[in-house]
Amino acid sequence: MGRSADLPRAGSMRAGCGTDRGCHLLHVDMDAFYASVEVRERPELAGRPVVVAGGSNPAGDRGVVLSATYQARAFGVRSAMPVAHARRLCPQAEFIPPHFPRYAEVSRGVMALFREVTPLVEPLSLDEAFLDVAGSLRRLGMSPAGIGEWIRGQVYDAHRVTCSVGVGSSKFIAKLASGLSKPDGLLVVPADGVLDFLHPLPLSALWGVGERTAQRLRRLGCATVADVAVIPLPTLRRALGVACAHHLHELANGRDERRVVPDMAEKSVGAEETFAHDVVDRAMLRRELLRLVERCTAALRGRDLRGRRIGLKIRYPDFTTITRSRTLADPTDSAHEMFAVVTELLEGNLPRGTAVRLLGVRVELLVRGAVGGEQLTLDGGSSSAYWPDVERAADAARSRFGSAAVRLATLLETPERSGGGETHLP
DNA sequence: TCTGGGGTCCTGAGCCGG
DNA sequence: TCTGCCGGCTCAGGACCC
Repeated sequence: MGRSADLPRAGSMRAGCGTDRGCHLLHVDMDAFYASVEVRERPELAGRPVVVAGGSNPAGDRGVVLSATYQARAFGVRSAMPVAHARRLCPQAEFIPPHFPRYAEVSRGVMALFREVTPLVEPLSLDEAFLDVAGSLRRLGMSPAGIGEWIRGQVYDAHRVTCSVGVGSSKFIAKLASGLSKPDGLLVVPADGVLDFLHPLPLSALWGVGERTAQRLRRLGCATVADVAVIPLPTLRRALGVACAHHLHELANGRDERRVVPDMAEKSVGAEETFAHDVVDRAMLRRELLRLVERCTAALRGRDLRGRRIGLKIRYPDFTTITRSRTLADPTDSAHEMFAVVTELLEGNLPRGTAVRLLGVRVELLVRGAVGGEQLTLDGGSSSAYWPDVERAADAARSRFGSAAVRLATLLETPERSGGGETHLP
C-alpha cells in the first residue's frame, strides 16, 4: 500500500545481498493486504484483478481504492484512486467492499507472530509494523535477514498471505527497503551502504514529502534525495519551516534515531462520512451527526478513553473543508454531551441552505480511564450524570445482540446514506 | 481523475495572565 | 497605570501517512 509504487524497483538488490550486520530494525509490510485477504477467502479470485473499494459506497463512484491485487495494478489501478477511475482502467476487475473485522483478525494473528520474535513491535496500521530484533539475535540464533525470512515463511504458512520485509539500521531505511522489495520479497540495506542506497532515490522516498512539499523542493532545484542532503539548512527552513526542514535534512543524510515504541498512546478518535449525495436538509444532517457521535463515543468507551477537545469537520461540495472545535473543562466519552457540542458548532458554522458533502467528528486530548457515572453539578442537574451509564449499558447490549439492538429514537428514521440504510430493528 | 476514512504532526494567529 | 514581552493555551487549517 502507499507510495512505494513511485519508487524504482529493487532489481538486483533483493534478498541475500549485502551484510546485515548492525541492521537490527525490520519493517514488515503485507502485500496488497485487504485484497490478499479477500482472495484468500474466495480462492476462485486467485490470479485475477481484485479491487477492494472503500468509502461508504463501493457500488457507487464516491469512493476510493483501498487495496488492489498486483494483477489489477498491472492496469494502473492504485491505492487512493477514485473508484470511477479504477473501473475505467480495469472494468474486468472484481470490486469488493472492505471487511475490516476480517482484516483486523488476520492482523492480530500476524502481530502476535511478530511478538514471538521480539516484544519491541510497533504496529503502524493493520498491515505493517516495525520490529527491533537486536535483543533476539542470540536467543534465536539467526541474523536479522534470517529472522526476516523466517517471519515471511511463518506469515504465509499461518495466514496464506505474503509480506515483504525491509532490514536496515534505522526505521526509515527499513521502511524504504520493504517498499522496494515488494511484492513477496526481502531487502537488506547494509549499514555502511545507506547513503549509496538513499541518494539516487526520488524526493517522494523521503518520509513526509507529499505533492506539496515535493513541489517546494523542486523549486529549490532538488530532484533526488542527494540534492536535499546538500542543500543548506537555512534555505530549507525558509521553504518548509523549522521542523520539516530539520526532519528532511536528517533523513536525507541517512540519520534517523527514532526507536521502536510498542504501545504508542492514541491521540484522537473520530468518525466521518461522505454522503452519496450532498445534503442540505438540517434534520438529516443532525441525524448523521448523531450517528457519527454514537460511533465515535462507542469507540472511545471500547478503548476506555475519554477526551476533552471535541471537533467538527464539514466538507462542502467544492471540497473546501473547515474544522471547528471546543475544549471542555473535563474529559468525556458521553454521546449526549458530545452531540450537544457538535450540534452547536454545526449551527454556528453552517449557513442555512448550504450543502454538505462530508461530516466528521473527532475527540482529542485523550485520557485513559472511564468514570462510572459523572459528578452531579449544581447547574447541570442530574441528566448529564446518568447518560454515561445509559450509554455503557447500550454498548453492552449492542456487543451482545448486534449494533442495531439499541439505537437512539432519532436514528430510527433512516436518512439517505452513502452506504444505504442499515437500520434493521430486531 | 476528482478525490474515503482513520489518524498524526506542525504552524500560525489570537488570547490571556504574569 | 500603562505598555511590552513572553509563555502557555486554544483553535483552525495544511500536509502527510496508510
